[in-house]
Amino acid sequence: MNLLDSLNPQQLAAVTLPNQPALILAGAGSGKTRVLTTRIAWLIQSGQVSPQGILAVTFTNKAAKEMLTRISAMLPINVRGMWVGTFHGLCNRLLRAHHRDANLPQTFQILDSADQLSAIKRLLKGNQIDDEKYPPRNLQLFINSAKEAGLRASAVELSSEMRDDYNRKFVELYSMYDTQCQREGVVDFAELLLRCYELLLKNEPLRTHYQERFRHILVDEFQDTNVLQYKWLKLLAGVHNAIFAVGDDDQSIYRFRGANVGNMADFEREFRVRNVVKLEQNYRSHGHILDAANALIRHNAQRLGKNLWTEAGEGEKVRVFEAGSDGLEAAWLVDEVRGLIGEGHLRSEIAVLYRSNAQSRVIEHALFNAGIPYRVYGGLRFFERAEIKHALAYLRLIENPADDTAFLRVVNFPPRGIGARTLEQLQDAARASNQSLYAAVGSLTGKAGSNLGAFVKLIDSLRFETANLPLKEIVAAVIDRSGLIAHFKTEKEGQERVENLQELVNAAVGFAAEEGYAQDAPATQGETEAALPSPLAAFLSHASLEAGENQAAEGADALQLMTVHAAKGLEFHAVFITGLEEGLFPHENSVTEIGGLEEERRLMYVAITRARRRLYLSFAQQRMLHGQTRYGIKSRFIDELPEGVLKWLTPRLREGAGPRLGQWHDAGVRPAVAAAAPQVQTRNGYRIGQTVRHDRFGEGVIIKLEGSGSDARAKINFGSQGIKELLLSIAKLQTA
DNA sequence: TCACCAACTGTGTCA
DNA sequence: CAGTTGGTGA
Repeated sequence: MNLLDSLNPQQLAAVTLPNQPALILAGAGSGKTRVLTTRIAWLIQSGQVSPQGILAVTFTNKAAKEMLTRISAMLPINVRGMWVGTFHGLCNRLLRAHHRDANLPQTFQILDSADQLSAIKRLLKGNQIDDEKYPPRNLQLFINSAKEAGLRASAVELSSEMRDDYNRKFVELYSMYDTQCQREGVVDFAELLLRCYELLLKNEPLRTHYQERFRHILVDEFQDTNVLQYKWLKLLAGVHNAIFAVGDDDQSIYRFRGANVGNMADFEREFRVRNVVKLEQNYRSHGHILDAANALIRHNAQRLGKNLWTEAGEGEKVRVFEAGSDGLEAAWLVDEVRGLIGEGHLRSEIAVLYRSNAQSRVIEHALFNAGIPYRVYGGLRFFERAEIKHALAYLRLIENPADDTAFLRVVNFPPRGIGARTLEQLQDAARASNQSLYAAVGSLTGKAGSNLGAFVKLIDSLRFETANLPLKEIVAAVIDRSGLIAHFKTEKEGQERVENLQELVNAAVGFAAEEGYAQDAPATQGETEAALPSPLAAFLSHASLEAGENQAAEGADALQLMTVHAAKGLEFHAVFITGLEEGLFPHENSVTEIGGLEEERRLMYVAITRARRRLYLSFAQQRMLHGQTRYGIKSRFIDELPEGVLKWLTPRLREGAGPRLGQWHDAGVRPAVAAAAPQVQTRNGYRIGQTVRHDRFGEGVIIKLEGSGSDARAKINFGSQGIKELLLSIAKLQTA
């Protein structure tokens, strides 16, 4: 059977393009993954490249796995060892292999965003910096967005308006943070990419080596790359190699973590891309669903332009339900799901989508009471659970004693008489001698010192005793000898935690099997050369890079619950999009961000296009949120759908009847903010959330209006130009 | 030092 | 509401 059979003309054209820069604009459900995997298989099969000459980048581990599965189904080759993975995974691999050149210890650990935040808090505390004046969250955001733009502290240029002491301090703290990470041998997510980029940039032989090796570079979800990832790709491509980029600007939904849709246009220009292929035939959804998606996305101004079509018939209309409350919405959903299951549909073919994780609780509650099996994706995931992070911290200390974050997490957990005073002394000593906390323990004497000494001894003996054990035994030894199991056994609510810790042992076994480590092989092999990292090191990377699911029960047939973000790339027979209320979806925070609303609309577009045959939209008149009842109105996104494709399941009130509220308002007891501003604020004809244009700063969004008359001022977010406060009577603002 | 409770706060999506 | 911080008493 030929690989290329049954591709449509556009798909075929894309798959067989010559080795030149190419941009594939692939609409939802147009066979994007198929094109990518078939091209890889075709390149290999036709002898144009060996499996080792391919670099394929995706955003999620799920997508990478899917790609490898499909390739191995098409070709009789061993896909293990192929360079197919996420940006973070591939960078990790490169940095491990060349840790010396990258100036990292071989055992460097990866910080997830929670670890990063606590490292930042520790930095501020250690330097007596007021964390009210410099909120750790803001600093984290500042550091990450700088890194995502490819900028070290020394390269961060403050715009002229921002060049004050306050902003300079942020840059200084950024630099101090990097120093701290370097001393501790840890890297955060963005650092993984930046360090790898710098490695290739500065090390010419290494760069040339990889440029010559990776003849074909393929990128999935190109619209979600950030500036740094794009630079990384350009560097690897060099002058000879072609990048085959697949993306859909209408599905760009990761701006909040630095994604830059502009990369698509930049790529087209900088690489003089002559091969642009549009895949517009949709094989997934019926007509009415597609019509809804097309109509919605047409409300966005910033688009490359694309219109999906299908040969399938119109199909069913999109069902819309208005519920009295979030609880009633869930009750209705349960009924509908029962009906679908009754018609013989698999539970796993039905998805319930929501904008934010917090919304899952009400739905879970209703499903649980109805006895419908379900599986929640996202939320608090396995490797993010407190007890698991504790166990991982012990493992990290075995690998890398300089990891102060891990040290502080478990030095007194379970409690072993080491309190705040002692740790303060220790931190002082460590700072004075520029050592890790672990190394500084020896310099402390007295009773406090002896408790610390016992802890260090515990870690040392664990490292010594587990040195030649397989991964499974190491993990088992750690959760036992650390006292974690014993500690949680005495807690009344601790049973689940004990089970999770035991599950961690299983996860280690599963990981070792999947990675091909022999079960009885010692876990600390490969100390020499640029060899493979030890299984323990690999397992720790895996835990950081892939937070894991929070519920096991793999193959079981269960209803699928997830955020819209998590649903990208998936498809289902029936899809419920819930909580379609102003303030929730679109999210209220998005309204004051430049382009925020368009991003929310793309998110809605992604949600709609997940459905093959049946689509439900629902919203609730009232909802419990953050402990108080909020009254909402239906999302503007429902209004943006053509009336003809909708089928209302609830009687509709006459539009405009009754009081229409401009935004969420607060019905709880807490006074202040929301209650004080029940309607949209306006000044001189401007309103909050409005997009305006300024001659010098470009496009911005009004986030605050103050004063009146000639003193009327507007606070405007100009994105990269910063937030400015302007006098409305002076600033010449154009309204879009 | 540590367990416990009260008060406070923030609240979006992810690798 | 849930997670965190701060204070108190044993």
